[in-house]
Amino acid sequence: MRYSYQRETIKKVVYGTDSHPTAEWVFRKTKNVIPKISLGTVYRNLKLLAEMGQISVINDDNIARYDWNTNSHNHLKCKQCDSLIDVQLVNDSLISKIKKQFKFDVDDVEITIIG
Amino acid sequence: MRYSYQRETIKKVVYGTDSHPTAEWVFRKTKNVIPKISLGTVYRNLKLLAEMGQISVINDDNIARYDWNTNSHNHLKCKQCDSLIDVQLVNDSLISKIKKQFKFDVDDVEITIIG
DNA sequence: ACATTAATTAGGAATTATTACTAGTTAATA
DNA sequence: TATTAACTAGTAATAATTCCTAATTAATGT
Repeated sequence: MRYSYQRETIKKVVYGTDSHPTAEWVFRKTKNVIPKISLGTVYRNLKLLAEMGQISVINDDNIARYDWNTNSHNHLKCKQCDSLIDVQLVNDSLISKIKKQFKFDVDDVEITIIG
Repeated sequence: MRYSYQRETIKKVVYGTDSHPTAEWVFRKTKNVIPKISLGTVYRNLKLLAEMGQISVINDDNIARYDWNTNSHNHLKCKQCDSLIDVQLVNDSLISKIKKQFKFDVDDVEITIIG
């Protein structure tokens, strides 16, 4: 993986917000720094960053959102303002319960509270 | 809401599987019964059925899946076979906890276990 | 420093999932 | 049976994302 100014800038943009931005939003913000950046580059690097585990992907109603917080955490989704808010539910016991209950190798538990 | 043979058939198709099918899958199955049905009709009626609360929508990795089971339940997502399996986790206590913890009018709690 | 090279980019085309539009069809009602 | 508003098929349009390609650039060896 070679260094890329574009990728570093995209990473900083994602790390600079708690708003769980979409690719489009990241693209617009990154354009303020690198006006000639293309949308394809943003998508490609968001995917790469996710694969490297440096950011995580949330898929919210058929549109991908990105999050610098790669620790296991959960989201509140507000129907009124259409925003996602980070929350930490104590779910270690839940996870261990699931692992016992099913013969299933659990990688992640996604919990989104909608209201 | 007027009766429609197309809508009834689509509903039966969704009710006839536990596979959480996509719109495309429902379209193909419904075509076996109504060969001239169009994809737009399938999408429109899936949306209508969901609005009427007769089916529910799961959004899995940026593609909508449909489920006849409208009761609150959870999913196991298998990374290997890319399927969704229904599970019922006892999460009433979790929900009531969230309701107390946050001043948030909880409509639904989506839990997907990935592995 | 300079050449080599393989990763990366910009820009645009292509793809996929979904919604919108429209003229014709059909279920409900009188 | 005529009326009418809801519904459909077929297709065009849109939105999110991925793919393609020639040009650019970071890393490496000389």
